[in-house]
Amino acid sequence: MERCGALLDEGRLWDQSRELGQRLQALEAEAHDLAGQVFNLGSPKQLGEVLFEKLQIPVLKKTPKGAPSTAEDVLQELALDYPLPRLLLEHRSLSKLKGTYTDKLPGLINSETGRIHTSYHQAVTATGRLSSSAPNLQNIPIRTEEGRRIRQAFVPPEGYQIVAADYSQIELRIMAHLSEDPGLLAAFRDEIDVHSATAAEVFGVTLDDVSGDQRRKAKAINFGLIYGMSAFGLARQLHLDRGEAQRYIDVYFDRYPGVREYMDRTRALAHEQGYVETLFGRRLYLPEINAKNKMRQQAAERTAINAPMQGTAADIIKRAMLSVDRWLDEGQVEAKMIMQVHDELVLEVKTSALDAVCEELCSHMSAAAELAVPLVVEAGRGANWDEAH
DNA sequence: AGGTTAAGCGCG
DNA sequence: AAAGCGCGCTTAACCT
Repeated sequence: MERCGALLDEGRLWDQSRELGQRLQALEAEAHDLAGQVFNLGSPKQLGEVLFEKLQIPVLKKTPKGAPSTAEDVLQELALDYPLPRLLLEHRSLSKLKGTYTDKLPGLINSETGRIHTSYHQAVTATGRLSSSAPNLQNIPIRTEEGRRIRQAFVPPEGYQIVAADYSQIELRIMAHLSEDPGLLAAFRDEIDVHSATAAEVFGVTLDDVSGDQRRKAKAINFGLIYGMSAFGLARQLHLDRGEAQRYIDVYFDRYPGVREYMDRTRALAHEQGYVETLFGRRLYLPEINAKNKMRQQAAERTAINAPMQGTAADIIKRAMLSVDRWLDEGQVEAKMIMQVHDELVLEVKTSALDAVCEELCSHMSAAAELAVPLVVEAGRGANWDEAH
């Protein structure tokens, strides 16, 4: 596919790189103080010696190869009792931003186009999504404030704005469509916040009485289901005991019986056929679905649950991209489609055309598939990619 | 010097 | 023993 991409405000990224460099140095100095020795925070070997030998911090989890894990969730846990893990987490996230984005992106600006370009690949992923590389523009930070500053460097040309339009809860809507569960269908048809709706069902309260914590748990349940998560996984994520997590799941399936039936059906079909399909019939073969090794078999079952939803979402946005492309090709509006991020399309739009483009863009995306529930699209606009959200 | 793997982490 | 899907990039550590 032709190399796509955006304009970049490289000055902003240089400034941020310098600032991050200073903060990282300060964090390193603090870490050396706490450890009582100088060491490389990025070296698993040196870090392990400091954390688990010198400071005698407990090993909560091991890596597949048997070394003590220092993964983020482990450090979060340890940060409650020890100061160094907290520092390490901050250092990790800042060095990720600097090393992957603020240091690297400015050097990738194409001298002819003045833009940063990526390659989208159509035949890489198992589920039918696109992938993006050199550089990957589908993992530009957004979840933290410091990360959003990087996204703010993605800017439109003079006289244009960035428009970002994304599907709202597309995978859960697809689950509602495929499972035909009455409760889930009703929630989406009534445009109720789906995580709150789930919370109300699972915790037996009215929609208005759903607490923030209940919604957070329901959200974890909803996402967990899409990924085929077990009670064990849910318990670990929500810090519950297994029994309680299992009760949440049981109540969920009790309230949304169609979802349970759909998942059972999908698993059974995968075992029978050796593949699963998206709504449009694209297949994913699962060679390990009947493997002797139960662990591999269960992994294949999780894939079987997830692939129809992730894959159907991928099919839908591809249809939308074709439809948007045909529309823009007519040349009636001054707008360019510049990026795709799985459930989101990013355009550069002439300021005078903003209202019209946003409206028609949403129409094309919403109409890309006819489901039993509305395909809601949310579009934003702004002077950079962050503002457009 | 150059390639590969493991661990970790950015995104949906 | 593992227990949540799909990607790509970076660094350290190890290998040829």
